[in-house]
Amino acid sequence: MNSQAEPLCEESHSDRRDRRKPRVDEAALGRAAELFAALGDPPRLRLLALLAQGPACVSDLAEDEQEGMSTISQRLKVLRSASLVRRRRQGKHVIYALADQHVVDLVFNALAHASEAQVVGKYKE
Amino acid sequence: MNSQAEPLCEESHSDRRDRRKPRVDEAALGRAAELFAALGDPPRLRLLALLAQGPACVSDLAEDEQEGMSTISQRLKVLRSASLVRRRRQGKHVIYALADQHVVDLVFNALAHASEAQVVGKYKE
DNA sequence: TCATCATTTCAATAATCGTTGAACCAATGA
DNA sequence: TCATTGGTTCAACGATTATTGAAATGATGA
Repeated sequence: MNSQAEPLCEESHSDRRDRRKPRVDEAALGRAAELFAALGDPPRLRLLALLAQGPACVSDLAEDEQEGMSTISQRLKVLRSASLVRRRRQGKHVIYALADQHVVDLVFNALAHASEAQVVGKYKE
Repeated sequence: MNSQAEPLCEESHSDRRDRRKPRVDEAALGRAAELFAALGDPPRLRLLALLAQGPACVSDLAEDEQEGMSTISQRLKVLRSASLVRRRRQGKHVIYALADQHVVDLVFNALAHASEAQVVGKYKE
């Protein structure tokens, strides 16, 4: 569509206001932002990358990350409230896993993109 | 692949450590997190949604958002350092635009996903 | 039931982040 | 050159967020 159209500074403001009607759905925007915010912290993203290799319980994750279980549990809580991970109980353990394939893709894409972007920068162009 | 394999709690730790070799690239992870973090704030995400309709200068964005230019400029700075937007000068104006199609897709996908997710929750399942 | 292990919650602290207005810089036109 | 308009930077403040250890909860097996 017109996503790379002319800038608007030169038009009259009444024209602009007419064309810019489709205000974003604030609720959707808030949920999207919450999801991104949960992803936007290296320790939490690392946790997701770990879970991308398969489900794991809190104590295993804690050992992998060399952190206390409390810390890991708190991070998982944030990821869970953003619906990025699911959990189920298995005996004494609580097993966490990525919520669905969509999340798997998101994590892999982000890491792949960030890996290439460093050199020439797909984004910088 | 094995992304939904069995949890690891029951295996021996030496086994686990062997299989879990592919540690994530910390640098890439940091950049990915920075990108997500920039997206993870409703006002900034709204700004990107606005820019998805086409390039615009700071004063126009400020008017659309009913905010001071300083505030908008600060938000744009964060988006720019995450390589999400580009800018160019045009006379007195500075025109901002989404960095590339990848970003356009990301914003639209996130909003689309967040719009549907509210009811039954693709992520919750 | 008691003891133990795995996990979560709580509360306090430290660290980070967003906003604001004022000062500053850049481009233009008189 | 000066005044004006558009944009950025700076510094301070308030608000949010992450981390930590201690206390609480849940599940298990003796």
